[in-house]
Amino acid sequence: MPKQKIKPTESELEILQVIWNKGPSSVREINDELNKTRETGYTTTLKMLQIMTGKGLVTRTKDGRNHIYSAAVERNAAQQQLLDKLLMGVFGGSAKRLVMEALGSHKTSSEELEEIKNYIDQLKGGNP
Amino acid sequence: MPKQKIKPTESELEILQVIWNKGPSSVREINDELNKTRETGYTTTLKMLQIMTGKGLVTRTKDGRNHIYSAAVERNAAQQQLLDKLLMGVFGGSAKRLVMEALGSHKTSSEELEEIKNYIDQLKGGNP
DNA sequence: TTAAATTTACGAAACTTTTCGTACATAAAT
DNA sequence: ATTTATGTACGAAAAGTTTCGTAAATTTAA
Repeated sequence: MPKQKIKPTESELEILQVIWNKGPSSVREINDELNKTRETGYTTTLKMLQIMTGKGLVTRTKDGRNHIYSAAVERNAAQQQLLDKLLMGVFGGSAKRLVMEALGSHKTSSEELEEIKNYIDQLKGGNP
Repeated sequence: MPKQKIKPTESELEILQVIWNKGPSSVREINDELNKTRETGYTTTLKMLQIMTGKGLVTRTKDGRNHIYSAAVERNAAQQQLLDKLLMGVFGGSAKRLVMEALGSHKTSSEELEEIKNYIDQLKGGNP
């Protein structure tokens, strides 16, 4: 099974984000981070991480009595996957529409816009 | 309450997609459309639409003995909402990264790429 | 006019996801 | 050494989502 679907739930994604941002972390660290946004019980987060371990979304190593959890899925892969879902689900598969929507409604600097243009030229390759 | 969160579930989104594409439709039409992709019982779709009516995601009008369902949320609003969530959630708020990812991994025609470039120029406005 | 087909309503089962209580182990503090 | 704090394990309740069976109404076909 070379390529399996990454399908984190809403909560799982929140946790993955914490780990992606902070790097490998203990349950306490992750729970503290989550609680900056919303109230979540410690054992809830723990259970979540145990479930995610079972699903292969995270791995863990022992550090004394603690467990340190690391992301087992690349942020990139998740981005890809979720982008795809959004693209198919709401944009009818048109990357153009999605891109225009994204650029239109969010501030992007001139420099970045230029980079995107260059990237597009690169994509077009010998097809001008 | 002018602006409420649009949070359709997976299945609800599939149904909204059908209605957005085909316009107001009967249960039968929606169910037939869904069945082009995956098997779904008629009453399942019906129940779904009833639930969605309750949530305010769709509205319905009588047409003889049938009900015709229309989307109560704009495709645009849903796009905006979900795009934003993805952008903030997994792309760290960088539209550039999202756009590049979207263009890089999905076939987009040269014509469309050109349109996007033009759109970017338009965005840059007097800032070349 | 009867029978068959199609439609809505709706409860409830089947599944999935999230939350938490409790038990027990281990480390830190007194 | 005993108590207190902090950790993991895990079952199960709570909440949310999806599926479908059955009943009742209404239209279409025989």
